[in-house]
Amino acid sequence: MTPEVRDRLDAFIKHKGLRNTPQREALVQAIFASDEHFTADELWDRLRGKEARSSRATLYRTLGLLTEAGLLQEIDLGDGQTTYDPNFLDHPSHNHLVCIDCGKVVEFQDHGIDVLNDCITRRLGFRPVKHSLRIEACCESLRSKGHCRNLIQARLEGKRLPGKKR
Amino acid sequence: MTPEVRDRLDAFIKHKGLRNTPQREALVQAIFASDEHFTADELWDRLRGKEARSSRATLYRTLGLLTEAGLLQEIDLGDGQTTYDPNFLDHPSHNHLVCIDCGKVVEFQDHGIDVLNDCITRRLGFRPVKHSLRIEACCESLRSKGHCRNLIQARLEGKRLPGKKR
DNA sequence: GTTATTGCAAATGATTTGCACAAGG
DNA sequence: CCTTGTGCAAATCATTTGCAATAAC
Repeated sequence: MTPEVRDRLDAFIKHKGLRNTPQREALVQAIFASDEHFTADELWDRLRGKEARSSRATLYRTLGLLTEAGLLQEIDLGDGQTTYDPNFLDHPSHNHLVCIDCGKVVEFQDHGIDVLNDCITRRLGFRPVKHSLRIEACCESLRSKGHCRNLIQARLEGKRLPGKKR
Repeated sequence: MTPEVRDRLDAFIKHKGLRNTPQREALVQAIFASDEHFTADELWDRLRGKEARSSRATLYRTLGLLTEAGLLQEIDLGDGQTTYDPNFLDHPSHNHLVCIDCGKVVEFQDHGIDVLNDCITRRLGFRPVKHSLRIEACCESLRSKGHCRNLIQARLEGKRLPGKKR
C-alpha cells in the first residue's frame, strides 16, 4: 500500500469520525496488496485463512466506504457483478478492453481519450468528473490461428465469460 | 419501426427457426416505437393497457433475443439495472454522459472516439467489436446558479439517481 | 404432430439491511 | 459511556429458469 493511499484513508476515517477495526484493516491490506482489480467474491477468497476475517456484510460495507473515499473505483465489466479497481490514484483515467472470446480484461490509458472527454463534456454543457471507455473486442489470434491462449486459460479457471449474466 | 429493423428481425426469426407470436410482436412494436433507451421496467409500463400484454418472463426473453439479433444494445448506466438502446443500427457508436447531479443521460456520438477506439484496440492486439464511452459529469448550471432544472425534474419523477444501487 | 413459446411461480445471486451484541475512543 | 462496527440472517430486486399448458407452422 502506498503512503498516499494510507494518508488518504486516514484522513477519510478522521473526517467521517470512523473507527479503526481489525476487520476493516485486514480488508484494506488485502485490497491494496496488489493493484489488480477484483470482485467482492475474489476479495472474499483472498481473505481465506487470514486471522482477521470479516463477514461478507462488512466486506461490502468496506468496499462502499473505500469507494466513497475515492480509493476504489467501481467498474462494470458486464458480468453482473461489480468489479473494483484499486489503481485509481495512480491512473485516474480508467479504460478497459474486454475480450469477448475469453473474457480477458486489459486495462489501458490513453491521453487522446482524456483530451477528447474533456472537450465533449464541456461542449455538452457539463463539467467533467470521470469517464471510462469500455471496448469489447475479439482476439486476433483466435481469428487467424483458430485458437486463443486466453480462452483456454479462462475455461480452465471456470471464469464467467462476457455475455453471461449472473 | 424502420424497414431495416423489420428486415433484420424477420431474417433473424427465420434463421433461428423462431415463431411469430402476438406477445413478441407487441413487445417489438413498443420497443421500436421510439428511439429512446429504456429499462425492462419502463418497457413493462409502456405495455400497460395494451391488449397483447406479455408476462415479465417473456419480456426478458424477448429483450435477450433482440440483443442477440443486434437490434438492441445493452448499456449500463450504473443504477443496477440494464438499459436497452434501440438506436443501434442508426448510431453504432454509443456513448453516454450521465449527470451525477440529476441522473440525466445524454447520448452522443463522436467521430474522434471511433477513430481512437480503432487505433487503441488494434494496438493492443485485438479486433474492434464495439465500444462505449461513459462520462460522468456534473451540471454546469447547478454549479454556477446553484440549481439545475434536471435535478428538480428528476426528483419529481422519483428517478433513481446515479450511485444508488438497487 | 412437432417444437417453440408462454405464464406462473419458484429459484438465483449479488448486494443490502434490521437488529442485538461487541468494541473503539 | 456513547457511538460506530460487526455478524447473522432475512430481505431486496432485477433477472433467470423449470415446468406444464399452449400455440405456431
